[in-house]
Amino acid sequence: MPTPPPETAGDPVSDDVVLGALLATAHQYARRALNEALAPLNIEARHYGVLAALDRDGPASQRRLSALLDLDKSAMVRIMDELERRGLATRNRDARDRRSYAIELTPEGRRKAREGGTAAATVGDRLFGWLEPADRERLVAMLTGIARQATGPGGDRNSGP
Amino acid sequence: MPTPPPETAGDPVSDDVVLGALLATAHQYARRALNEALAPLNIEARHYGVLAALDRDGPASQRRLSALLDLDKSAMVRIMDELERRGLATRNRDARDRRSYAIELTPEGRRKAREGGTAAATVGDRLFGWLEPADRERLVAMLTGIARQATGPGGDRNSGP
DNA sequence: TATTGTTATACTCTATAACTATA
DNA sequence: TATAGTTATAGAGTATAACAATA
Repeated sequence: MPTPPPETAGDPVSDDVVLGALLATAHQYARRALNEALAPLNIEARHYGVLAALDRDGPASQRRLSALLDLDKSAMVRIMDELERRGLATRNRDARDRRSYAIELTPEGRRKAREGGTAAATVGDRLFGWLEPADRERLVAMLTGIARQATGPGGDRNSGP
Repeated sequence: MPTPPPETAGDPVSDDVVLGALLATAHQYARRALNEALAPLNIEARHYGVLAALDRDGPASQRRLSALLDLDKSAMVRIMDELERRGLATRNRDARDRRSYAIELTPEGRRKAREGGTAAATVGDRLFGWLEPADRERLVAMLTGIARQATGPGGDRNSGP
């Protein structure tokens, strides 16, 4: 039951809380919008992310895909199970390192990736299209910085080199 | 295993995807950072949100708290169960409408709310403190706009008046 | 009839540990 | 020993439907 985010202002503590809550709200609503746009294709955001990465960067191991998409390796297993069962991607043993797979898109998978791209572009245009290019750049920089600060000193326990 | 968000640029479609992924990353890392800061108090972000709302706005029904924090009412039940079990808030029947509760903080709950506020302020300062005030305002405006677009036309199915 | 709160249920997401097969 | 992938499990978050008590 989406409700407009609560408005507050002035309070030095709750300003941060509001910003954090806004981050959550924007993310959740955006993900929901993407999922709704992808629903006719019978895939969800998690599938699209993998399909798009494969379409753009070519075959990759599950490990590489996990790192690329910032997903846990066990989450990747389940997503690949789903993609394989739907005939969108295949797991082929890498000849040079038989521990890894070379994950590849099937023709149908490539088609889904492209169709998903169109759907994602439509949603992206609605959500982000109204932003001036300069604002958009600022937004990317700010979100990147926030993520960095959150994983940085005092934040994350495995931020080793 | 947090990995810096993937960098990409130029691709008209993947720009949006990157922005969406950044939204997810920033949100998740920020929530994790808040949870870690609240861990010594034995509460999590969901508890703190309710405690802070009660501390600031005074007693409220579960319904009102759900709306205020954009939570499902059944989620609110579980959070209140936890707060009550920990002696941080109490459910008192509202005399004027015996269907509702008047949720109130206990003294211990109020203390947690304040201590949580301090912890949240520390995290907020680390995550958001480096932003210029003007950038911060822009960020709030952009996130609000994105959330509005996401729930707006073509997006959400219950966006009635 | 509508609303507040409760319960049951289910699916997604994230996270961890233990295991295998390869290296 | 270390890495790629698998499996099992658990908890958080989100969502829905059915229900009781009250309005």
